[in-house]
Amino acid sequence: MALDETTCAITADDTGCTVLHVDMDAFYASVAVRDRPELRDRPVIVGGGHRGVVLSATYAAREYGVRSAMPMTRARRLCPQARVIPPDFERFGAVSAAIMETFRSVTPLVEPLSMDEAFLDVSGSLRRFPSPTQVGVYLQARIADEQRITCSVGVATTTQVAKLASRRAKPDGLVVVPPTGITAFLHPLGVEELWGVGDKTAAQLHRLGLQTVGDVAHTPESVLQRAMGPAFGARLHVLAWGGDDRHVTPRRGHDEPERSIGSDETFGRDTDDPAVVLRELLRLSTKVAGRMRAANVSGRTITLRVRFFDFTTITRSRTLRDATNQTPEIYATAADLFAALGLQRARIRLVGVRVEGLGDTATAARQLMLGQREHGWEDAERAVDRATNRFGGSAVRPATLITPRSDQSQAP
DNA sequence: TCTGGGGTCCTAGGACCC
DNA sequence: TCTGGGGTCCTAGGACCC
Repeated sequence: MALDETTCAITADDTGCTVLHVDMDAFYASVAVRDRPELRDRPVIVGGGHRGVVLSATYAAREYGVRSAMPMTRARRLCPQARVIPPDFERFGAVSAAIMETFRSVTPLVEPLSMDEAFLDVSGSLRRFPSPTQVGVYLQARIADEQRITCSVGVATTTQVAKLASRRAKPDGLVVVPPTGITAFLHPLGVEELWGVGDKTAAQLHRLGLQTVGDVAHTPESVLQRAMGPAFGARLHVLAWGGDDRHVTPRRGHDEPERSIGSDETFGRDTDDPAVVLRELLRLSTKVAGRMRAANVSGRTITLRVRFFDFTTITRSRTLRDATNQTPEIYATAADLFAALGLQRARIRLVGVRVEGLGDTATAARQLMLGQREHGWEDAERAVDRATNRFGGSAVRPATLITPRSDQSQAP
């Protein structure tokens, strides 16, 4: 963003703008580059894998058209000279945690949206800071100083407008949308900028002849509801007038349990071998169950996901009588759901296992009617968890996972 | 070598219950 | 003898976000 526009934004009247959206610029790529000074100002892509996508790209890479979520094959074609760096999520997580703490030093009302962005309600910070904008300026300076990466800030009266403002501010900028300037800011934007409007919805709106947020705002709510569904249509109309009433809901760490835990994996090459699929389901079930136990949660609904070579994706789920976080139960259910598909040599691209309906394991009323053998399993899995903690993830695995060569595989 | 992996939320139909 | 009307749970799919 041009400096003069930023300067101008800072001088805007931010009275009543108590919501900040702070968003790191090209977060993964920025973190990767800051520790490799030789890569400064060079096109760098974080991503990789045989069939992967771009997770993050420096602005130098973006100049070649590289975008996040783009297939790596395409990204390399667009920018062959880019340096590709695999993600280091542990490192990103540590930087993220430090940044969130910096946010919390100005207000307890911090709502992280992901590793690299958060909403802040700064209405209580105005004894220490002259204005909401000055809070944003302060945070930008501190993060640049402490983390040596840049971020962009949106300052507004509502979360959605603050988020759109920070996007407008990128990179390393700050945009204020004063209460009196909301429609002037929103209405020229394309419909796809609205929170919750992706490719499909944007295309649908375009078919209705609606290109800008202003077009949506000036379409009768009833028309939007008929086209997009009652709830979504109404929401779009509200958002288009900047009237979103969602407020900043502080969340910290794991005090709010996840609703589901799952894992999926794209095969290096499509497979039509049930033994390969089942072994992968066992690996994923082991991973998911381990994460559930670490989080002290259990769940009743187990969902299998299968994506075929042509990207069509199906899910099958089953709800158990009792909540579980045990590998054998999760795996048995997933394998059963897979068998029930009755696939004949279908080319499979991805499989996934997810457990939903999570609740605290301790309070999950578990009624064991038949046999107490499961306690044996729980004891065994606890032992596995301990060994994993001591020796790392590969220390203890189901026997069928020890010989990973597909030509030696056995159905578990 | 087109298209990851972690999630959330919504919808819609059918079963089932009152 | 024309079958209403909620509410909740389960299942499947889809859109979206980062």
